[in-house]
Amino acid sequence: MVDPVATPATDRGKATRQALLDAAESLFGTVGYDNASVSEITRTAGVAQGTFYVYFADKRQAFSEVVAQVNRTLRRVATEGAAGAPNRIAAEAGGFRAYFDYVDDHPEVYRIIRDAEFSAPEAALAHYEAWAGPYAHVLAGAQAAGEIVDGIDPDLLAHLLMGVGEFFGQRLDRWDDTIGRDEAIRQVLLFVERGLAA
Amino acid sequence: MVDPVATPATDRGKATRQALLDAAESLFGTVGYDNASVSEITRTAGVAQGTFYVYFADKRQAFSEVVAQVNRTLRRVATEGAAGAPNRIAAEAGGFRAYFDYVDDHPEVYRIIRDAEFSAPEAALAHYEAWAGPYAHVLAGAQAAGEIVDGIDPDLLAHLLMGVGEFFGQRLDRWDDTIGRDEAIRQVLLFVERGLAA
Amino acid sequence: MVDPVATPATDRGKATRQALLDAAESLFGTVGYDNASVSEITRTAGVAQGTFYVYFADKRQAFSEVVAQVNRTLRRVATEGAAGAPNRIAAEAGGFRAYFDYVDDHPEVYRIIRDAEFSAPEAALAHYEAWAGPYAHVLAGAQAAGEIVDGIDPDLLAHLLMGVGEFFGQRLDRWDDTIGRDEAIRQVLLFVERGLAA
Amino acid sequence: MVDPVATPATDRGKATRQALLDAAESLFGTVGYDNASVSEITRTAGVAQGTFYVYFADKRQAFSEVVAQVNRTLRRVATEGAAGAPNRIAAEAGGFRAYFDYVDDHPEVYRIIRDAEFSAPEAALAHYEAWAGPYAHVLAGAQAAGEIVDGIDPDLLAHLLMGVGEFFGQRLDRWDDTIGRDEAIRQVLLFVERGLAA
DNA sequence: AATGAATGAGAGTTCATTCAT
DNA sequence: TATGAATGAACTCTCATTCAT
Repeated sequence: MVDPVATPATDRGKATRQALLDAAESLFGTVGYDNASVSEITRTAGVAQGTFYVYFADKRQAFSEVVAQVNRTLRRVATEGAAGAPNRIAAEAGGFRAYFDYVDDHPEVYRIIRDAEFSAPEAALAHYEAWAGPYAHVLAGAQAAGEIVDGIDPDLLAHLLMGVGEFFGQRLDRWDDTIGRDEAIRQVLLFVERGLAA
Repeated sequence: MVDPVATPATDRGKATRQALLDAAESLFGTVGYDNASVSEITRTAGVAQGTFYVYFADKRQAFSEVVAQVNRTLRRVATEGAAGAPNRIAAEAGGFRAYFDYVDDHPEVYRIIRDAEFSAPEAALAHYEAWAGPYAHVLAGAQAAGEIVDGIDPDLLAHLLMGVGEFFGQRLDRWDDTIGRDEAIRQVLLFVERGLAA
Repeated sequence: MVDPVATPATDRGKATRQALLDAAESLFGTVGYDNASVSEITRTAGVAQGTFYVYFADKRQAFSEVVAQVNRTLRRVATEGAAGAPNRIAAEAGGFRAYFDYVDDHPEVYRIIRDAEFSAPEAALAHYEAWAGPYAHVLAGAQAAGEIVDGIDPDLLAHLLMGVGEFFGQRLDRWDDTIGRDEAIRQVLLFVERGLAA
Repeated sequence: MVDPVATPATDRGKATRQALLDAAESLFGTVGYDNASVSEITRTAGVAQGTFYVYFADKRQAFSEVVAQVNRTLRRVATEGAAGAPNRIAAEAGGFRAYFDYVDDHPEVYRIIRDAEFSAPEAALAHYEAWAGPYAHVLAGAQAAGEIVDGIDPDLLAHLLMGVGEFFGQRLDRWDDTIGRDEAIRQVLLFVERGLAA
């Protein structure tokens, strides 16, 4: 057995590992965890099948890493979208818009997050915790400052907002032919702001 | 060759078909569509492998039927929970509570609905349409009656509420050790009511 | 997963299973447990690869059954060779000769027994127990009757004789060019008889 | 390309080669030739995979060297145990005891010897020849001196004794709970002495 | 002398599906 | 209506070996 989970020592190794991770993200996002085969991942990455196991102990470990990678990206997007807002409500609006824009261009992320819930629960948990923790903290601060509604647990509030984001992120195109995507976002934010208002 | 999607003519046939459907629902809900094997379904149902193909053209078709079955159950639960309420807001509260109680006892339904989104999209679509259509209609009525907020598209509102239900249905036990499940539901409903209020 | 370890219900199934078992015995005996591949077994048996797993849970289970089959054959050979002898010493001589003749024609049995020791220890244990138990019993009787040496534990004696049989069974051809096979057997038996003599 | 069977020129090289050999002996003895992987050997030895092929042409060559190493050790043990005995019978007893003691502490040697029979026949042959040659010579001397039985070919006698040693070496613990290990050895030697006696 | 990245063939096993009975 | 035998492609993973550095 080749030493698994090898951390690449050379640049060549680092490049190969990242190529594998990128191919994996693309395939996991497209066809799902169960239907993404290691051999298709390696073919996409342009390496031999065995190379996969030089860098990952198994398919699941690679998947967990992909989930973590997606999580980092998504949080960065939302955080950057919220930056510079005058208050929490405005920050939420900015974060949601940036998030919706991103997932619109990267619909694969949903399949990855959803599959994680069952195929790599610990990675999914980490994803939600990593997100909810800081989120709840900032919401608690806004409650203390009287900026938003006070009678709701900040952790629950954080999940409420993540849930709305996740659900709509996948479905915004539903209103393309009726009220339009922008108006749909506006209305979602309207609902959220009413729920949040101090 | 026997018609592969035979509608059972005899009682015995009907019973076999239903046994297969029940076994399938249980397995799809437990291990997911991809990991549920036909042979485990037939073993659970207590019939031979070949029998599966007497009643279903393939695994996907059986899955679609399971999704439809789940959809009917879920809608019935929510509708019954909402029945008899004096107004829309109260009806929503009743529907949500009944729904949360049900999924608490039947966590498998989530895996089925989620898997459907990717493994049997047409069934998932049917699920959401069958739910959203009547839901939006009733919400539009409430808007016309001035019972709830008016500036939001009723179809979008219906999805908003379905999304909240789906997201929290899966996570209510998260607050078991903090604010408690009942209080969590209360707070979710509080948020929803604030968003909905006329 | 197909119901493993299926006991064939039809004649066709019985024949297939036996064909698989025969092919397995031949290959395990020729190239050893580790080097006998399931795909070569099925090719030899003239069935598809998947068919193997209709009848055996895995390669090891098939191997265990082969070991048991070999064990039965070997004991039968030795027992029949010993039958009708006037006393224990003569019976041992007859048993040994029959055994040596058999393994001369079936050298594969050694590889199977030896591999079992490490690759299917429980089957190897069963092999030696099934052999040693009755063997020790008959030797104890001979000791009680004063036919053979008395100061040695019958179970140990049984193993001593099995060991001699196993070791020489594999090496008799070594003396083909010196004293000759028959004379070698005669001398081995001479040694054994001196050890056993009352 | 470096000579694939390089004899190490430096001390560092010598140490690396020996570390590989020791790791190989340990693994071959534990899991067997087929299941010992080169990469696990190198990991155990603490060197990179490629290093293995600096010192050995392939896995088999390393195995052959391990067999030779084991052979030397075993013969030394038996010879030392027999040294200083007043006659051949006593020498055999001493040799057997020393041998049994050694293999009791090093059960891996059996797996190596057994695997050699099939995986590196030439090494196994060398093992038995290296042992049987001098052994037969010494036995022939004892026969000429009238110390032991005369009608049995010394080479065959040597194999008989090696066979008894090998078979019991592996099984002495079987009698731990009945007659005890020491008594078992005594009885085995009793049988051997009766067979050998002049 | 030693490394570590890479290979690709081949292993055991699973499974949706077909079909003769 | 139901069976159970059979299929074969596909899967995940392992491993002895090569080679540039």
